[in-house]
Parts: sequence; structure tokens; C-alpha cells
Amino acid sequence: MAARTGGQGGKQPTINDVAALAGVSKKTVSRVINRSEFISEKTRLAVQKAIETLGFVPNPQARALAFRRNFLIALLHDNPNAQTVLNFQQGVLDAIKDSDLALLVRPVDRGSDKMLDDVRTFLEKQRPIGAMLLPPISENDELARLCEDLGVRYVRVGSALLDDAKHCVSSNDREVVGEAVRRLIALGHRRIGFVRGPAGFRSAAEREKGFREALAEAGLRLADEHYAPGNYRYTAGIEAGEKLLSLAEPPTAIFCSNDEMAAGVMSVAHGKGIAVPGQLSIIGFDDSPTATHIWPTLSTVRWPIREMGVRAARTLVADFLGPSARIPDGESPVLASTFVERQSVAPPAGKA
Amino acid sequence: MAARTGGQGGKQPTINDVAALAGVSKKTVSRVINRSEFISEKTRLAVQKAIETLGFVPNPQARALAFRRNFLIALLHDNPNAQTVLNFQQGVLDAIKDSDLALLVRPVDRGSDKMLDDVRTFLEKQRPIGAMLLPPISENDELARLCEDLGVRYVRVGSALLDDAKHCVSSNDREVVGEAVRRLIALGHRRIGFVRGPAGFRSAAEREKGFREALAEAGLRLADEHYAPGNYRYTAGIEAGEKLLSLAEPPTAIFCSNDEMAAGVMSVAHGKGIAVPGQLSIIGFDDSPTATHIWPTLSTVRWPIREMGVRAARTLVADFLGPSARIPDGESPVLASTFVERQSVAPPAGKA
DNA sequence: CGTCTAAAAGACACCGGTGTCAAAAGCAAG
DNA sequence: CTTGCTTTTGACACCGGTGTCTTTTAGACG
Repeated sequence: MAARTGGQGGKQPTINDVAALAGVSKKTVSRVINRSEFISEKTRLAVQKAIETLGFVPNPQARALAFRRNFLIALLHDNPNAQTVLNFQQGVLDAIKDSDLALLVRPVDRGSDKMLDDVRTFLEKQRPIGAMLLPPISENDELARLCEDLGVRYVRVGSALLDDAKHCVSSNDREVVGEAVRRLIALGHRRIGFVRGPAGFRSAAEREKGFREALAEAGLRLADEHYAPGNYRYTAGIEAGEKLLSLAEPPTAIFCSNDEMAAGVMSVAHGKGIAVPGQLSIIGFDDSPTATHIWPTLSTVRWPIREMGVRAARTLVADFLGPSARIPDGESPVLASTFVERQSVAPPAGKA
Repeated sequence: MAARTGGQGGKQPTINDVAALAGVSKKTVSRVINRSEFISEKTRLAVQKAIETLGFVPNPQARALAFRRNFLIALLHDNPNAQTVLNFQQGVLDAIKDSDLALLVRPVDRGSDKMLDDVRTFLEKQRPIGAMLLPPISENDELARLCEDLGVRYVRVGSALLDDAKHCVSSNDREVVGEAVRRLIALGHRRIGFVRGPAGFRSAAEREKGFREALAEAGLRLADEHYAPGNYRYTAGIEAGEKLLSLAEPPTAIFCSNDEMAAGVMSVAHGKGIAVPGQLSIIGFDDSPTATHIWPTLSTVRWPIREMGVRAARTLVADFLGPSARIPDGESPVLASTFVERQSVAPPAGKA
């Protein structure tokens, strides 16, 4: 492997080269790079020109060392939904686009008992300025404590207000689930089934809460037989579908705590010859690609994951992103999810 | 924001602290860190102990500066399939797990005319050791040239042999598409439709080639009316389905160049009351999550994306990964894709 | 025109490691 | 006990930037 470190066949210019060309000291060049105010316009322009002539780009490692701080932020995730991770990541990148920051992405195995050690090693080795924790690991308090101990800033992303606005970004899932369920009720549905997310996940608990509240408002209650546990996976949707759709009086609508499980329920309906949405309405959650790739297309709740990425980054490192990224004091860390109605929802049979 | 740079309330120990505690020079500590062979066992153990006592972790920025090389590799992608990106990423992380390397992830907007500039800026700023290019941007020769010019190693990941084994990792898509098509033919299908990927994508061309070759082997040919263009998106699948399934004599099987388009075709079939697989067999490509989330589940081609991630990383930075990562000379850079048969394939109507 | 002050620029150490080369230590042979 | 060699260790410069403090310069004022 060639030992070249870059440049069209030569070495990258350094701050010394720029200083020599501009006829100033390297410290002055440094001031220009860092937009110091104590510099005359004339000098600034001369240095600027030298920088451009040479195509100088400051070495981030050297800066990191001198600043005693690198320009990395980390995204820690263990989300089963790849699209979610990537959308969030895109939001973060939108936010840091014009800054000096770069993004390190780090999948985490929440099942592993070495998880905390792994993360600790990672953080100690890379020493990012801050870390963003995606659900479900954002719900892990030990992880947050670890960041705190290591002096790494952190932001937890979740579906419920976890902490304070400084360490948290979330969306109003509970309310929007309620909205979706009210829509079903307005269409005439009375027997509405529910497929839950995994135990111990705050998101799952929130969605269930929103569901139950909306039912209660309308004077309905969730029959035990219309309740199915789940784990956010397709196969859990299959099992839930088998359970709910084999009942003597099956529900006329089913709310599933995510799209994958909704797709599973829909498969079972197809297999049993139950028309969707004619005989069964289905609602999911996530607005994953699957939601528009199945037939009929799935009504679902879209959470503003990309915007949450932007917000998380701003919450974490507003001081690196320029004034436009500043989040006004007291601004709520809760972003709005929306109910997206598609083909999978209709009035119950006999109510057209 | 507190100015702490880490550690349980204090500063991180440096190499000097270790040297002082062990009673040696910092250079000796450096030798231990870097597993130099010119060091006595006695000294090594003493230094080792000091390192552990202090919980010393070398500062990666300082090392990067002194080594004149950082320990980052970059993953550049613009893949519409998030799962693919994440799986590949996981493979890369598997490969670099026990090394000093870290992974930078960088989405690229291939539509933008500033794309090359963006990537150049990124590479100049971060100066990763190497970059991995995922399809479709791996097919961009200018991008590869840019890496070359900047002295950044690169590996192109793709569905066809793009270059030489040093810069390329791919899978044998063409052959496996042939296998899938031969399976359809063996089941009795004679009118087999084809939905193509976007023009200018090598992957699309490869898949078409495999398809046509298999037909030709069996003495069949692709009727023009059974051919539909596409762009790898769901909506293109819808359009293709509308076209192919409105024919007086529609195909009894359709090969789609990816799963999303297959899902679109399947939706159209459902809408028209055409039973899948009873009246129409469908095959996709990618084995994306969608493939198992639709009903009936989709037969498809799975490419070994995670293994390709491992291989790409090893190809790129074998010299950083220890002897077990070494790729034997002459080993083929082509990994095996596999045909996965699921519910969406059956003999044509009347041939059961 | 000299004095005073604030703004601008520079000198030099330093961040935490590694490379180079010379010095010290260990050891066998004379 | 030297000598001569190899192995091990250390001193010191250096990577490419920034922080601190000092010096120089420019402008205001008497």
C-alpha cells in the first residue's frame, strides 16, 4: 500500500505552509480558521487567499488534540427497524452538515451482558463529544449514567418524556395513537383489538396507554380476548392474528403497535379470506417502508424521525452548530407524530 | 457544559502518567501499546500493570497525529434499501471489532451535482484510511478516481466484477438469477415477465443478463410485451404490474429486479383478483424485510450483504486487522448469493 | 510630535502520542 | 577485566494544530 497520505501525488499542505505563503505566523492562520475576531480584515483576506491557493484543510486530528476535544458525535442504536435508524441518522447529518462535526455510528447489542462494557470501551476510545441513544436502548438508565460518568453528553430519543429537555427528544405517540383509535370509533368500530409491543419498552407502554385512553373516552373497554402480546416482530403479528381472528366474535379493527406486526396480522387475514379493510381494519405504527409495500396499504402513525435526528443533534451540540441551531429555552422536546390514513381502514362490515 | 473530558470526575491518564508510575520513559510505554518486539518481558509486565492500574486508554487523536494516519474507515452509501446498508455496516463492524479502527458512515446524494465535491470535502476533512462504496455509487468511476487521487484506499461493492480483487467485492447475482428462472421453467412456466432495474445500474444489467441467459438456455425468449422498465421503487412495480397483468395473455410468472417492485406487482395482482401464486408466480431480489412481510411471502435472491461487509473491510484494511483477516492471494472477490424459495412461487395454473 | 491604549500579530510551550538515533545494559568471547 | 556485539531503553524532535502571554502596530488624544 502506498504511503501517500493524500493530495494529488503530494502531501497535504499544513498550517505552516499557509503561514509561510501568507507571510504571517501560524497562530494568525489559526485565528482565521477559527474565526477569531481579533484579526484585521486585510490579514484575514490574505490568509484566506493562501488557504484557497494551497487547498488547505485543517487536520482534524491535530485540532482535536490541541483543543483537547474531538469533533465526533456518536449514534448508538439497537433498533430493529433499519429505516428508522437511517432516517434518524440522516436528520443528524442534516443538522451537522455545515459544522466541523462528524458522525460515528455504533450498533449496540442490547442482549449482550457485555453491552455496557462494549459501550464504555467505545466511548473511552473515541471520546465523542456526545452520544445519541435511540430507542430501545435510550430507555436504559445505566447507559445514560455511563455517559454521565465518562463526561460524554447524551440525548435520549424516545416516545415518552424520559428526563429533562436537555437530555431528551421524543414524540407525542400516545396522543396520536388516541387520534387513530378515535378515527376507528368514529367509523363505527366497537370491537377493536390491540397487539402490544414487548414488555419493558416504554414505547410499547405509551402506545397501549394511548389506545386504552381513547377507548375509555368513548365508553369502550378492551376485552381481554382482544388483547395480544407481541414483540414488534412480524411473527408476533402472525401469532396475534391467529389468536384474534379465530375468535367467535373477532374484532372488526386491530391496532398493532408497529407496522411489522400489522403486516403479520394482515397476512393472517389474507390467509383466512378475511377482507381488509372490508371486514377488518388494521392500523400500524412507524410508517416503515413496509406500510406502503403491502396490500392494501397500511394506515399507520408516522413519527418524525428525521426531524428528531435534527433536534437530537441540536440538543446535543448546539454550541458547535452556529446560532441558527440554538433551541429556544423552554421549547418542548416533544415533536409531533401524525396519523396517516391509507387503504387498510374502513367502516366495519355492514356499516358502509 | 462542563469542561470535563472524561473519567470519573478527573482527567484521563496519559502516557506520561503511565510512564511515571511504571518508572520508564514514555517511549517504552508506547512500545508496549504497539506491541513492539524489542522489549523485555519484565518491563512489558510492569508497564502493563501501570496501564491497568490507571485505566489508561491511548488518545486516538494523538496517535492519529503522530502516526500521520487516523484509524477511521468510511462507508459511503446512497442505497434506497436501509436494511442493506445496515447489514453491510454490521459486517464491517464485525470485521473491525477487535482492531483500533472505527467506522464513519456517510450518506451521499447521488442525485446532487455537488456530490463529488461533497465527498471530496468529507474525505479531505476526515482523511479516513479507506472508503467502502456501496451500490449504486460504487459504480461511479469518478468517485473511485477521486479516492485514488486523494490517496484514500477504496473498495467497490457491487453485483458484478467491477475492477480487480483489490478494489472490489461482489456477488454472483447473474448466476443466481439464472437459477431462479430455471426453477420457474422447471415448474412449467413458459410466459415469464421481467421487470428491470434503472438504466445505468450495473446491478440491473446483470440481473437482466442472468434472466435472459436462463431463458435462452431453455429455448425461450422474452417477449417485448412481457418486459417492463423500472427503477427499483414500489411505484415502478405498480406500473409494471398494470402493464403486464392487463395483457390478453399475461405472463404466468414475473421476475422483478428487486423486492420493492415485486411487492408492487403483487399489489396489482391482489387488486385484480389474480391469485398469487395460483395464477401468478413472483420472484424478487434482495431478500429485504419486505419479502417476508408481504402475503404471500416472496421468493427472492438473498445476497450475502453482511459477509460482503466483512470481506470489504478485510480487503480494505487487512493490514490493520491481524493475520486472521488476511485474504489469501487469488481468492475470488465474489461471494455467493442464494435463491430463497417462499410462497410466491408455484406451478402455473392448470399444471399443478 | 510624543504618549497612551486597544487591537493585531507573533513567540513559544503544549496537547499526547510516535520516529530516530544514540546511549545503556546484557552477554559471550578473548 | 576488556572488547565487541546485540538487545533494550531513553532523549529529544516532531506530527499539526491551539492557548497564553508578550511584543508590535495603529489610532486617539493632548
